[in-house]
Amino acid sequence: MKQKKNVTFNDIAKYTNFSKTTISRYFNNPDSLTLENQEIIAKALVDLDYKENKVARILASGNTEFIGIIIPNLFLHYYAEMLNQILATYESFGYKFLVFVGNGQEETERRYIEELLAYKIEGLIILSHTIPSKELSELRIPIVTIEREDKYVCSVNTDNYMGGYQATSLLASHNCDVIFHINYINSPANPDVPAYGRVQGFLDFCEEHHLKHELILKQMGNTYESIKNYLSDILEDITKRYSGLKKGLFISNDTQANVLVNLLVRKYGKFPDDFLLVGFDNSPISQEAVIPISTVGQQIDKLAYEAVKLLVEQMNERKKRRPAPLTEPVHKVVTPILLRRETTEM
Amino acid sequence: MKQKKNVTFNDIAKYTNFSKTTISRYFNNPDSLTLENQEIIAKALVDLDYKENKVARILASGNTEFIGIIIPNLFLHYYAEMLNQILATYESFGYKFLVFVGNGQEETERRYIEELLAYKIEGLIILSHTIPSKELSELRIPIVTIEREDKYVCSVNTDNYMGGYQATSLLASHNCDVIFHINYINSPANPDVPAYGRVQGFLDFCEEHHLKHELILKQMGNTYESIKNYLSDILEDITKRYSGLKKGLFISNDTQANVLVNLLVRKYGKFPDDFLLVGFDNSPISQEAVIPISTVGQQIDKLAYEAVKLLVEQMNERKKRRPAPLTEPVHKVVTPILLRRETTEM
DNA sequence: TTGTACGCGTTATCAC
DNA sequence: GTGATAACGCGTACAA
Repeated sequence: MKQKKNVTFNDIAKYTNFSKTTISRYFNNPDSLTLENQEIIAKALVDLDYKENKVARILASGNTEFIGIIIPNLFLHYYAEMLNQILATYESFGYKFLVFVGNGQEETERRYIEELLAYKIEGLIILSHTIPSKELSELRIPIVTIEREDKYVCSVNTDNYMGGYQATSLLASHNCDVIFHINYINSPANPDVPAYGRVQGFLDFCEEHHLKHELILKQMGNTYESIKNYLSDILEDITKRYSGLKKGLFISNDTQANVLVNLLVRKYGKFPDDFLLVGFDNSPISQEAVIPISTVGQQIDKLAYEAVKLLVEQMNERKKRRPAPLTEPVHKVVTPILLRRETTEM
Repeated sequence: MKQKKNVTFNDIAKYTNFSKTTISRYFNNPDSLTLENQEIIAKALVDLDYKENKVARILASGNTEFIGIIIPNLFLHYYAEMLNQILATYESFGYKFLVFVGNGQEETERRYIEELLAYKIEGLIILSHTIPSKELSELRIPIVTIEREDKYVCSVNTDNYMGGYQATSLLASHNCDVIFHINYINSPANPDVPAYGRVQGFLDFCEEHHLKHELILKQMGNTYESIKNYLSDILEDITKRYSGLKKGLFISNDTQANVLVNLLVRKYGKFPDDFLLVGFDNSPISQEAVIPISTVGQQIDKLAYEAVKLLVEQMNERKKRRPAPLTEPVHKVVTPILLRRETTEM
């Protein structure tokens, strides 16, 4: 089964005439050895070409330093960048990540969680939306979710309410005659999802300032073509009904905002004066669009860092002699950043 | 240190009056037990709420079912989608993935490899460009690279030569008066990188068909702004020098192609008749651009699947009693797919 | 400062 | 078909 077996503490012990324990201590508590002996062992490690085996260490110590991640997909830049930033926290916290892509299959994701538990992960980060937080909370393992329903578990989210409020405020500051919010929400529109805050922020600002507004909640399908068709219809309708008026659009993500920009530019040869547009996420597409799009930027790096930090805190708490687990889920919030680009500042 | 300890084979053995060995066999070779006894054990597993521990299994058996991945970043859609597809092979092969993002730091990536080896990964997939394949080949562990220098290790690559050839052929078929290839290659232009095949495909087609052509190899920096500035200059120069002629542009990726489209559309209010454009990768941006961009599509799903398959074959070979390791690195090639969109088919 | 002995939870090798 | 017993490689009381 195995090829030439690896060098172990035993081999080093024999080679140096120390015991296994001393070798172990060299790694975990070097100060307890004399400098002289440390050097002897250090030399032996080189001579024998020792490679550490963390699997054995895990079994003996119980600490895997593994964190599990379940992410819906990597097609959307938002998730890809989030994963990127989560993985980057290795440099800060030292935890390794076992990653599964869920693709929205509830049963599949349960299997993934089973598999992760079998590998004795110390904590779990969930970005997918399929499994209710109630069920997650029963796993009896530290969990943090990011931007999803989070009633029964700890979470880190963007301040979506503020994002919606700011975006609407930006449109209002340019004296729009009517302001729209177009949002594709998981069906049915679910106030438990943090992203729903954008809707509330929009509504509150409009009502507080007595602005003429419309909320368009619509499920647009997942393909680029179907999104394009829906938005094309909406655009036609709005153009007809509010001809001659200045229209402000706040739309729920940059991909959709880009579709709107393309539709408008292809129709008019430029971005029309009577439209203003704000997207959400600050995806690359918002910068790379033919007309750079104003957008509410999520601070993905901060969201990721705070998520891992919150998780690690729980994991550390568990390792104490008298653990004091959280009695209530902690929900952290990260402020979004409004980016003004050409679709509002022409 | 540990909370309520987990249920183990020992507990099940006591509960059922079997031995640990029999319990183990229930999982690994159930046919060797009577049906009756299988049911007894199955019931005990439920009663005791047993959760398997793969860490212990690894230590005893030596098989981690881990594959390590080092990927340059997840900012580019190409890498994100590749990781997505690699992770998706879990359903086919059952291997779990430990993922590190390299960000181009050679020393950092060496550390990551050390860490991966400490976790006894069975194989390694490398997408980052920093560590030479010669050094990788000395790790004495199955390795597959994807779209990078691969002289001394197994690899899976797109048939870049054919991609370049096809793209140029498409431009030629529309009777362009002059054809350009704009390519940003890792400095200095390095024929060892598979992507260099695109240049050769372009040159060969042009020379075989006696076409007027220009090769523009330029390092454009990494920011969107710097790419835009470089391409703007190139465009101005080309427009001046070949005024009135039909110009075909083959550019090395879709992000850059999109910048060109935007520059042209903003200048002329539409995509001009005397320009034709072909990108590379079939990134989402090629479809989402204001004028959908013709492009050479990499079959990322196939690349990923073939890479894992090639790796698993090597890993399985190693586990045989008389392993017959590859004497020469195997290089697999995946054919690209030409997509005709509006930038060539107006 | 160093060593002994045992435990971590599973698989592998023999016996019976 | 089933069971003892010894690995697997490291951590850790406890003793010296």
